[in-house]
Amino acid sequence: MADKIIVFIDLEATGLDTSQCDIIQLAAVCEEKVFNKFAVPHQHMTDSAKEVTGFRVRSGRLFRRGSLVETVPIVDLLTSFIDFLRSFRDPVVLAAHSVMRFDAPVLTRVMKKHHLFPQFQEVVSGFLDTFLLSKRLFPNIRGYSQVSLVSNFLGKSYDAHNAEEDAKMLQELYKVWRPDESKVVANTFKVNEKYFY
DNA sequence: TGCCAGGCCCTCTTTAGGGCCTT
Repeated sequence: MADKIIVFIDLEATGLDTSQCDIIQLAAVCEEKVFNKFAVPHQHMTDSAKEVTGFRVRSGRLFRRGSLVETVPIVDLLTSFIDFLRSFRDPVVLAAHSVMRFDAPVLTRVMKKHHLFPQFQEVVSGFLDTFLLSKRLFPNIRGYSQVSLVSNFLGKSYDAHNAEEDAKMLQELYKVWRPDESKVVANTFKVNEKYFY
């Protein structure tokens, strides 16, 4: 585990229902390497997702806080993400905040839907849940949301719910935490489609 | 138009309820 490459990811979606939401933005960060792409969702966004993410779809185009966003078809987003992950020397660990609750089920379902799960499985060895990890590392702090953790450990606020910024902040947090390998392993989970559906 | 999740964890628990965390 110590030599595993960890790629920090975040995704924005049309809602919180992992069984049906669409991906709007997917970002990944590993050191200086950055992946960040957007897709126009086909599902309606929930009101809370609109409010939280700032995304809107008008006339088949994606806007964030009023600005037009460049998008790609969802299949292109997924295949280019797999290509990005394939650029690392070994299968990587994908780390995200509450990854087991949200990002992993969504990614797994959408990859399967587009018949890309076998390729995804080739380049990803596991999921590291930084929410669960932070609770184990710091059992007595007040809140474990990513915004709270960034405020507490990095002393700053940021553009939360922009997936690229979220992924970058998560990488910064991890570098400050320097978690023991045992705790990282305890909060890393295998990639398995049967975990979710 | 109105619909809007769910598994884990904690405790004032276990014959359960509520808050957290992700969008």
